[in-house]
Amino acid sequence: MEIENALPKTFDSEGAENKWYDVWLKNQCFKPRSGKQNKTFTVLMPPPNVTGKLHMGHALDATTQDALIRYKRMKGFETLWIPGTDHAGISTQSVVEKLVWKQEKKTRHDLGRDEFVRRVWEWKEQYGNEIVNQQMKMGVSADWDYATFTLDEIPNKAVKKFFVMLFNEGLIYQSDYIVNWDPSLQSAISDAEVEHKEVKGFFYHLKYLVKEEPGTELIVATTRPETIYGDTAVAVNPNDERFKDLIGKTAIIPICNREVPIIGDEHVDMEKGTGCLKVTPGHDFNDFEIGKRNSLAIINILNKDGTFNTNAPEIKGMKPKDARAEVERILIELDKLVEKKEHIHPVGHGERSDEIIEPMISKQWFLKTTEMADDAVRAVENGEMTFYPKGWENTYFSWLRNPKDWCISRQLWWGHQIPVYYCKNCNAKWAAEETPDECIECKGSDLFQDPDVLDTWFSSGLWPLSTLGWPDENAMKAKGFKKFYPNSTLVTGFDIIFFWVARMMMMGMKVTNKAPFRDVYIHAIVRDKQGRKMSKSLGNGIDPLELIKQYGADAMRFTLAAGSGYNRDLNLDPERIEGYRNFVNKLWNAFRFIHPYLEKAKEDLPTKSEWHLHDNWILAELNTVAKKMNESMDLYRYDEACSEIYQFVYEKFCSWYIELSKNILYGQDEKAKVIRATMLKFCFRKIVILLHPITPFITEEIWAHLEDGKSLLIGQEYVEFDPALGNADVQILMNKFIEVTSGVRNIRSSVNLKPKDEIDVRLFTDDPKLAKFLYDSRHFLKDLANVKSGTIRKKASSRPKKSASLATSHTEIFIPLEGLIDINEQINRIKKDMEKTQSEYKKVEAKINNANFMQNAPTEVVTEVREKAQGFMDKLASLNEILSSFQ
RNA sequence: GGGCGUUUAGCUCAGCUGGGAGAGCGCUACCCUUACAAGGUAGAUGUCGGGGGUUCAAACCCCUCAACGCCCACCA
Repeated sequence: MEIENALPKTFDSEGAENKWYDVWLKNQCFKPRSGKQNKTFTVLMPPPNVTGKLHMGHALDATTQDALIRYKRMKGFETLWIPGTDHAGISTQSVVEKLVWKQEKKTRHDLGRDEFVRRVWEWKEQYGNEIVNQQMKMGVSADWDYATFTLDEIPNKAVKKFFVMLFNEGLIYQSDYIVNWDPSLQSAISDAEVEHKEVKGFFYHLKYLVKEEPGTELIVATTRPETIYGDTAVAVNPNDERFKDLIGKTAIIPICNREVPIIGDEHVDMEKGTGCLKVTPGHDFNDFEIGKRNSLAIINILNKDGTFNTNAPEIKGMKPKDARAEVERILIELDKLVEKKEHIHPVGHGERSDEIIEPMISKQWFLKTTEMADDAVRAVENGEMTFYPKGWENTYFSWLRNPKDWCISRQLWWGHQIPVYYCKNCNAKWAAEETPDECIECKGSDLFQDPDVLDTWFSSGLWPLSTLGWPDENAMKAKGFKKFYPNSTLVTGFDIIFFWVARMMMMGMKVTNKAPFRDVYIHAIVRDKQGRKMSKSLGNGIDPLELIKQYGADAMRFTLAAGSGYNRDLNLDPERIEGYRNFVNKLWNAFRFIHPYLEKAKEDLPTKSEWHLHDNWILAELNTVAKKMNESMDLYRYDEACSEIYQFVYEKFCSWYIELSKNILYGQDEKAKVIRATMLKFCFRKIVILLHPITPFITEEIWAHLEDGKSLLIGQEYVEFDPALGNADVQILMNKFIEVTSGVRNIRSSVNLKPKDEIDVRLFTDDPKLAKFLYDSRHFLKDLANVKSGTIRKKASSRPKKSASLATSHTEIFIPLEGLIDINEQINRIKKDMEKTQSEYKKVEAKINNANFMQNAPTEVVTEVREKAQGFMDKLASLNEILSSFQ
């Protein structure tokens, strides 16, 4: 027979998700509102790329931040979560380039810059918000009115203002310098965007002649023979006895027969290769430095697309791979190739394009970061900003303590164009925030702007400022810059500590002298079950939207939160999501149980004198959980918070408190019914409040039933520790009761009693408080273990013979079943337990007998050990009694 | 080459400033008991990577070795 229940048996996650997100939006629940803390709490969302599709990394980002934001909001902080999207220069440009090519067979050059940029904007308007809609699916409670796009007017102003400021300070300069050139993008990229990969290549040993000493040959080792066209020296270590005498003489480069000096330079490693290094200052970072030290000429042998130019006549127009083969052929023909052997070496690849990076000289804009990096380091050293977990500060330091000038110009069209202007008439060059009409020098009007755009991270670095309106005063006022800057916590992944965190620190401090945030919580990287990175090529990616569809957003959020602590990897096993989906459903069904009794429940708790011991207990447990959850959330230990509430809901609340409530709710005592219904409702309120930051949808749904739709959960006060609710005595007694109940069930199971078989139980304990508790709870024992009758006596009393039995440290349990059970099996069971207890007792006994322990250990520990020893002794005595009852 | 991290039950992981080895999933047995079979009850499972050391006491602190992973630097 099933009780009629208005609620469905399983929780409808999709329905709740759609319903509540709209309600929250309509009620402006995500807007900052001053609360009892009288403080603000600001989080800046790492802006996803407009080209992005939601992946598990975003899902984790969203979950950890949203849980934090909801938690702080409920704690009474004036809470602001600022969302936004990033224009993602390279990636967006190439998406649109490909699209234009596919649809019209035109390149961006065919369209021209203005038209192409217009097309990108068009694309952005149409598709760039997809990821935002996906974030909403997960319950992201950001204030969308603050949503900012990195190319919006304010960020653009910020970029210009900052650029001009630093340009005028002399921190931004233009220089011919060797940069990482990406031939497929035909743009420079920064050091941080280069990824080194192990590549199988060859080590070539080449023969160079020495002009002054006919007959002497130098053997030069190289992995790139095709670059000999750019060689302007041969270098040896000045301390190398083998070649000392050759320094100052002249080497003749094979094929092109150029004469170059033989120089001595400390950089050359005598052990590596042959000890002779060909120097190509135009296409190698180290060689560039050697060239500077020795005033060597620089020869550029590459075109922008990575093919060879006329400086390398034999391989002109070829790509590096073909060129190498051709050069190798010629070398063999000229008998200059001495040796060629396999060699695995790291080669730089473009992070986005995955193309081999060619070091090349070109004119680029650089930002001197030395001082800014210093300040950024100091802010963490002196605690103005703190990393959670702390270990990540090492990564941060290692980058910022060894700062290199940052190449900020990109040869792209999509992005913030560099605000530098040139006069065609007098060659003047200056930076300006507003587009100038005339030359600052000659007043001429034939001007043009630098065609390059800025590195995407340049605008991202200003994100904490520009999202709050900087540098526009009206916008700053409207957005509350003063109130919300600096931000409270930044949540992000460790992969962008250099790219983003370090740059925001440098730039934010440069402008405001304050670190842009107090805490940086670095979350894990989501990997597959086996710990592999999720990637398209492996096909092991998990789509968060699929998970939401299948298990619900709450279950996915709980899974991600439960996996987020101070770990650096989060290996996601889909089975875990199923487990937490079950948890969400468990909560739903617990609520279904109390739902019919809600009408009986009073608004306020009854006076304490009317509380049942079980009420006392559950409130004390709930209180403990609230305390731990607050502590965990404050330290970004989502994993701990989740495990606390999970444990409480499943074990304490559902398995015991609800089970213990059935007797009352199904009974005739109307007053007791009202009290229990009130208690259950009270507990449920607290539970959904505690859970709401992690699983917002189901909790809001339940809240609507609890409160009859009169209020929204999202705006409720979080549960804090309440010293008045603590009750250690009851918790101890209840734990003993649970132990006894489980003991009875254990015995039942060991003698294969069916659940329907009623039993008689004899309990023996010398603890009078416990005896009373057990007596008061006798009806409950009946419900929980189908006990028909029983007695509670002191241990001095005689035991029933040949019973199925069990002992705890405080109580002996006998179920008289003489003749129905296998005596030997029972005896064996008891003996096994004795052995186990004996060995445990021995451990503590050894401590007690150890004078050093008694002397040195803290008194609490000694007391604890003594109590344990007593417990084991009592249990052993009981087990002995049981054994003798079989005689 | 420099640095960081990981190694605990079959799997994924907790275990905080040292004080009787934990959770979830999986597994075994029994059970459709009136919230829930996406469930209940009971149960089994560990040389805490190896070796030293400090300590009355080590999964935890120190040294060392090993395996795996990540970051940085480096196209001889």
